[in-house]
Amino acid sequence: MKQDFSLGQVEVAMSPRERFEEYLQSRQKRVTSQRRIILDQVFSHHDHFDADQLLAELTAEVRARKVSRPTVYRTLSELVDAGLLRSMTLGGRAVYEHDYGYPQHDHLHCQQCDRLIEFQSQELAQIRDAVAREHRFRPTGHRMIVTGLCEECQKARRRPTRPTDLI
Amino acid sequence: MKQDFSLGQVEVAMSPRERFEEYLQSRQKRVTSQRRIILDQVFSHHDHFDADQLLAELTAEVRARKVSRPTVYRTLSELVDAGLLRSMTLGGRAVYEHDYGYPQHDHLHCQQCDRLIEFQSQELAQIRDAVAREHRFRPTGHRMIVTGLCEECQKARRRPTRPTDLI
DNA sequence: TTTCATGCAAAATGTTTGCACACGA
DNA sequence: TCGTGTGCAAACATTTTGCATGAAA
Repeated sequence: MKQDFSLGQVEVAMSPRERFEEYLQSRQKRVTSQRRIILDQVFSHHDHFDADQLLAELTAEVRARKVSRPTVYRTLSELVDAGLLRSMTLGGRAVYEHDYGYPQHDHLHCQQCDRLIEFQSQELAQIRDAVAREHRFRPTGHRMIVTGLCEECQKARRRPTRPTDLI
Repeated sequence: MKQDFSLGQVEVAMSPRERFEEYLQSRQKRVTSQRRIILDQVFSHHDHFDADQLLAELTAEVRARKVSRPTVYRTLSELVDAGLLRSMTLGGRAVYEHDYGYPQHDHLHCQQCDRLIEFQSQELAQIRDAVAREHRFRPTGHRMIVTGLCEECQKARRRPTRPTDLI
């Protein structure tokens, strides 16, 4: 799951860390070292990731800051609750990405290489709202995923001699 | 998962059954009683369903035509392959719906009652293609799900005295 | 009569939970 | 101190698989 950090940023008053701590305090939850470690790792780079990848990054860290798998799952849920992350389901597993400080967008998903490419479309939200109005539906959000082949995989497919056929 | 059979139909040359048998024959697969039973059940009504629901419907049938769980899963995959069904993932499980003979559409998903409401939007496909072109992405399809509250659940929420609070 | 499909049980996958101990406030 | 969070192991839900038997072609 390679990244495609093409979009800008959104102005935010607090850092993710401040915001998370505020969220925790507002719920009588504690600021623990595990929660801090996970938050820092998650916001250390902009990318799409799943629980396993995050766990792998954490254990790969030199001064192996140990966080257990259940705690990773529990904290990811909290980060979504706190509005810091968004999640979507892709091929059976939950995939996360930054939400806080990052603009609303949707995805192109390459079915060959699994890459997620972000895109923004003003019209999409307009269509969403128009359709929702028609159905007297109150939208709280949406998710659009366009599946297909990214530029590179199209080239790779056209190439006559391809090494170890993918798929 | 209640139905919302609002869209029309698409002209098709063959019945689902004919089409499935053609698909099977083209792949040296066999027309078995289990495959027929599943196909008939799936196309006996227009609805969104998951593997468990289908299995329940099958065992609930009076003259209990028995099909095992693995066979249900295996056959659902074949029906998707054959272009008779489409699948999407919702809350961790695969949800299926008719594809063959049914127009392209997207969904409004009520987060309260879990209902799926279908809608069609010409512009959506146009936006999809425009965005894809911009990114030199070759789209093979897309999936858009708008989450929110359906009309009824909005009413229910506003009602001051509500019986056994949902969620 | 030769495959291919099925059912069973077991495995695999991804995620959640119960509980005793650890630790932040 | 007190109550929440953690890690562990086990449970969980959904889907997939190995294998012996059963049935299409």
